[in-house]
Amino acid sequence: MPPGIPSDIKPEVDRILEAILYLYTESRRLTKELAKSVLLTGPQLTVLKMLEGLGDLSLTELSERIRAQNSTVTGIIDRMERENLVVRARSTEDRRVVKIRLTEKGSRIAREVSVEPMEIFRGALDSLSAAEMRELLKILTKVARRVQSIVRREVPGGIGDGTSGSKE
Amino acid sequence: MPPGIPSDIKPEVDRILEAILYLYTESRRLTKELAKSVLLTGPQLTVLKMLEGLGDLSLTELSERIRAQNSTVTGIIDRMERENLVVRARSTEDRRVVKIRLTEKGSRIAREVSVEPMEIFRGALDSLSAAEMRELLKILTKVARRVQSIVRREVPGGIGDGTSGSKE
DNA sequence: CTCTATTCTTTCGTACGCGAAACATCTCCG
DNA sequence: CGGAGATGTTTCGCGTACGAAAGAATAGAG
Repeated sequence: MPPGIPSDIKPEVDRILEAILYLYTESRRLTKELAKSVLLTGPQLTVLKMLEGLGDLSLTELSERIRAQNSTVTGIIDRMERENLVVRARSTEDRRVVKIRLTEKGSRIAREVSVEPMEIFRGALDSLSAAEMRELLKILTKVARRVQSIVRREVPGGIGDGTSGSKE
Repeated sequence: MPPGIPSDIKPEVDRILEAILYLYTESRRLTKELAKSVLLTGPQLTVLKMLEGLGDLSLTELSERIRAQNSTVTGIIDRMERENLVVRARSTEDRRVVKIRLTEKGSRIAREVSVEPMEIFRGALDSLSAAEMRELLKILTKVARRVQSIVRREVPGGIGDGTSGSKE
């Protein structure tokens, strides 16, 4: 689907799934590309901008915000620390907690990248009319709720799975 | 957003992005869970069902369908071959090509898993009315097209990036 | 037919990403 | 106070995921 969004005779459901898949994977690619311009990876840029916007965060706070496991974020921070982008500082109130803080270099790079991750999609969504926007949100919310209720009943199945298959 | 789909005062755009993100990540998780019931990983199950449905495929055909790089699929097939789920067979017409074929064991497991990946989402989307479905597709397509046109002009930015940041 | 460009796959190095287990510290119950 | 359980972080092992480069085979130009 990347090259052209084919509008064949596929049932609408499949095309909706493809569109969601496309939007997601494209967004990943774009953040990665943006990050590359300052020699970072996608997740590293996301962390950098998050620290810039919100100030010091603990590792757990960070992992919640980027929706990843602590063990994943530990690795990301390890590599960012190695590159002198951030430092770890043990919290004084609770010595279990590690605060992640931007270094000078980290702040400088964060300032260099003025475009927030998500800006493109914000721009694309802005092309919708207010009514369309409301409608889209309404429908997506409905779908998400329905997925949740199915999930709670322990029924399996899925569209993505990390590789994202377009079946036909 | 996973636990509850909060409907706070966030601008609609952010909530739409979150909904898309939620649907995508949830689908990954679900396929993974389904795969676990037959001791496979998500991508491996996806490949298995794809081969079951479409017959033998070359590595490149496979990687196009699951939207991954060849080098990624090589690794997945390596591990599946190690588990006797598939075999590699050099094509006779074009000896550069490797055909991936299900083994007996692979076919058996594919049959065991009756639920196609995507079934849950199909079910969730089926809860929409025909009109809502058409509307959703129309709007998503519009957004996707808009993203494409922006991308073509080389402007960077993104929502996901693999870690998925919910900014607030 | 031969040299070159192209196609298909693998290899290599790096970076996520997850779950389980190990550790450190804190909390709170008694 | 003391110890059990909770919380925060790291470690470990494994499986994607990508891009660049290497290697094998085919196709095309001349």
